[in-house]
Amino acid sequence: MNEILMNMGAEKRDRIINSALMEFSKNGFKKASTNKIVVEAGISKGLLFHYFINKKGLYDHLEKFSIETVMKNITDKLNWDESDFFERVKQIVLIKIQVTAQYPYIYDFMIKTYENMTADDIFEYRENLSPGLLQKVYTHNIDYSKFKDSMDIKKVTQIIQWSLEGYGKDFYDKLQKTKEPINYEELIEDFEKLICILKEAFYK
Amino acid sequence: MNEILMNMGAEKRDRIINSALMEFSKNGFKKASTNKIVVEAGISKGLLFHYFINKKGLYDHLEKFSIETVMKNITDKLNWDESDFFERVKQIVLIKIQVTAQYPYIYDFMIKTYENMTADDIFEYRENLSPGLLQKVYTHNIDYSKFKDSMDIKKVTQIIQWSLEGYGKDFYDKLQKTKEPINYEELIEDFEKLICILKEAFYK
DNA sequence: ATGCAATTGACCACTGTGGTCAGTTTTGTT
DNA sequence: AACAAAACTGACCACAGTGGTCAATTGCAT
Repeated sequence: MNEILMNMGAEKRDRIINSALMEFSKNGFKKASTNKIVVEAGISKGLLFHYFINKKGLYDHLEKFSIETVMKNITDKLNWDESDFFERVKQIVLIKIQVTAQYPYIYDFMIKTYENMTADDIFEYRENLSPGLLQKVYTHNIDYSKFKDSMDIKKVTQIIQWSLEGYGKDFYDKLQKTKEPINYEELIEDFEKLICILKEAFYK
Repeated sequence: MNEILMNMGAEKRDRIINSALMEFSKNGFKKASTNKIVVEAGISKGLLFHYFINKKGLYDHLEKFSIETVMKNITDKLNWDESDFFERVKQIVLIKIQVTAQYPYIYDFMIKTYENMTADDIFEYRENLSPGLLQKVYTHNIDYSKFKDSMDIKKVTQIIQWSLEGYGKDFYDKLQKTKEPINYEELIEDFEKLICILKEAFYK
């Protein structure tokens, strides 16, 4: 991270980052408003351009920051000895919850960014940061012999992936609309039920 | 539909509708640009405001038009005698493909519109148009006894729904990036495989 | 040829833009 | 307390893009 940024208080830095991640993820680069970013972050216009030379500088910083943050969390927190696919999945989800608690729009920002990239660009960019990491997440040490032999493993893991995304999205949408605080116990219990069904559906 | 609109040529009308659906679905009401809509539609600024008094008038028309179009297609084309859940699913997907062929952004527009509504508003609006229709789509005549008894039917159908959405989204993303024409035979064959796996996973 | 509807696009007042910079406040050092 | 350096502010600017208008033109049926 930029040295000058490191000297900023962490709380203020995250306020700016989160405000910018939200604005860019909702509107893309061109339509995002630096005015709205500074208001939401509670800083002055001048300060933003003092830290990040211009709009593009801010965006570039966020692009690097977001993928680095996610990858660092995965590298540090994942238990690479775990061999059960669904336990691995649960860990990834837990990491996502933790990262999202600090940076609510970081995944949305990354998805929005990838809209304008080819699959090769995305792959290459991630590979440069930490070779093989994302490939390893769902392969390293995982015991795929637990799955029903008759099914195409690739399609099955895709279905599971889609289910997790759908579950997350629905939960998030409901959260946005009700605006009630999260009941984590209830959430985890409900999520376990989903995993249970998926296990029964796809494991031998 | 508005009388004055009915007199317009169907081809030009669809060009305007599709252009507007795209712009609104990508940017929401406020950030959508009427300038871009008319350029994409290949008409003059004045003509747009001749047919739809102002931006809001255009948006309101699209809101009514999109839900009416989708509901009419479902009402007309669905085989209500079919009792197999996955056959029903296939029909819904087929209808969606047909509607999307004519109005590529109609579903995106509806999703974007629903972002600013509560669940109750959405339900009420749909109910007023055709009472009970959307509830009936996945219930009327469907034989749910084919599903494994041990699993919560509601969660299972959600998983299937999420899988279909994920499949559609991935397909559409790939299409946008490669820009190759659709090979419908291949697509249907591939889609059948997905249905096959889901059947094996959730049917007795 | 006439009348009428369909269609155009230059034009307008206005909003919001990214970025600047002279000035103020805060901080740390002596 | 005195000073300098760093952090920070917000009024200000030129300009791009906005929704909407309307006098003028075109196309078509009679």
